[in-house]
Amino acid sequence: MPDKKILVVEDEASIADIVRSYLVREGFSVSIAPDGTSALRMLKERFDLIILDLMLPDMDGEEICRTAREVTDAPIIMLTAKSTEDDRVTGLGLGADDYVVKPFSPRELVARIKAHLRRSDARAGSDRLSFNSSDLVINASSMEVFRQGALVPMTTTEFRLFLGLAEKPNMVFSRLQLVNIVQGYDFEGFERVVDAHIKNIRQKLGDNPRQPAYIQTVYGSGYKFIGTPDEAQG
Amino acid sequence: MPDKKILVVEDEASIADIVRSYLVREGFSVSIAPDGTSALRMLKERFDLIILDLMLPDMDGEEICRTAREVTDAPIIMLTAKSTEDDRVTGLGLGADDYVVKPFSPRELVARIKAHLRRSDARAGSDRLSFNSSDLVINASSMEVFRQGALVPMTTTEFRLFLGLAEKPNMVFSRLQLVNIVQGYDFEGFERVVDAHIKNIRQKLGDNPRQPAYIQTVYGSGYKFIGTPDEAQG
DNA sequence: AGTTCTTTTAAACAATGTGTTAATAATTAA
DNA sequence: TTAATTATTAACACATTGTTTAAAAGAACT
Repeated sequence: MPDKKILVVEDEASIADIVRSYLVREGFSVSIAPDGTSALRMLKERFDLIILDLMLPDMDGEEICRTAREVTDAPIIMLTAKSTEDDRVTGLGLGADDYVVKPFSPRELVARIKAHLRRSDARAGSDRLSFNSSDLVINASSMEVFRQGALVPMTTTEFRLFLGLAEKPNMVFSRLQLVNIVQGYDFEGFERVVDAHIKNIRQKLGDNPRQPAYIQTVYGSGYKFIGTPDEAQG
Repeated sequence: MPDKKILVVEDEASIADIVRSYLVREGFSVSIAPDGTSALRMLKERFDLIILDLMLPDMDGEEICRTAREVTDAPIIMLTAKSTEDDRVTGLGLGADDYVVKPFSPRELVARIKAHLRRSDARAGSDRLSFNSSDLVINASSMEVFRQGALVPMTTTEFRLFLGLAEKPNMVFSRLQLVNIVQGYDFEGFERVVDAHIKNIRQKLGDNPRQPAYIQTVYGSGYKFIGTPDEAQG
């Protein structure tokens, strides 16, 4: 499970360094935020897991936890010297997935990280999505879309948008949600960008908005993907 | 998050009892297996989470963990007196999701259980309401309503209104409340818009105001949804 | 720097839904 | 029963929302 991005929010440089060295050795890509402000800034990137020290110079760790939960679904492991039962219970209640008390064993931390990532991976599932008896195949890692076996060239934005929709067939996404899938969580511009991209994707797929096979407009709400997932592997 | 089934695999009756009492108090349904043999037998049922003592009279806990992983995807929390770093690292490596060392705080255990179940729930995405033995099914994320298996097309406004009513069966909503469900909380116009939407929804559902099956008028007050929710999943 | 490709913005047009109205029917109270 | 209140229904105009086109702005590449 290499290539996973982990954010370590920790003000004590010595601890941050130890954690980093262990994680790098396991093949993870590690970013370090020394305080809450930079943590929240960095969360505009997407991370696969977050390690969060509760005692930070500028901000309440619990506040960060709550805010982080609004923009990411990644597992959060709280890492802290606060060791009372109450601390642990409220920490877990805040949306954290795990609670590790200092001083901690780096090896155990790594083991816990792997356990959480194993879950996330299982959830994210396969790299290859197939619909309507292989009529449509989307390959996430190669960023390729095939319709009836033929490659449909898409731009990066188009692909992200389309993949985002196809990962949850039938679920209605608002334009704001779709913009957030494509970009970071702080887009300022016009929501209607989405319309333009959808139009281009439809054109490339030969999809008619009136009688769509792939992307359906939900008047007043947004768009949904309507392909039928094939069983297991296509 | 009630109605969750938890399996506790623990040979010491005193500990099993404590755990059970805490879990029952939280509304969970608890089963206890005093040894590995019975644990594997009981795993033919489906559980939402498994608490597994590693020291059992008849069988190696690690073996149980591996076997359990083959038949269920439920989170496994290891509960054990083995507290060395190696124990914990290998335990988590075996497919367990968490590792709690005895003596443990029951409250923390409950908090950890909830954290894991929260994840499982998010994955399952139980946003589906079912009434009158699946006569009526409402799916929130796809914004679809099915009556006797047939899709009932609704506009966004109609869907929001109907979902708002159905989320609290039997509760009377005033027209103002309903308008606020559909729009922001600053609607200026005429409350009777609701009547129009209700009429359209009823028409689409084939519901007669005189003898309604779904939406009942409460003369002088507003409307209520009168379907009977099905247990768990429909 | 210049060129090409991608993304965003803007505006015009088309489609659809919503809120309003007004007439009718039902319910409640006197 | 009658009058007053409240709900139902259908029709319609307007406003909202979606689509498409074209062009400007921005990135990426040579």
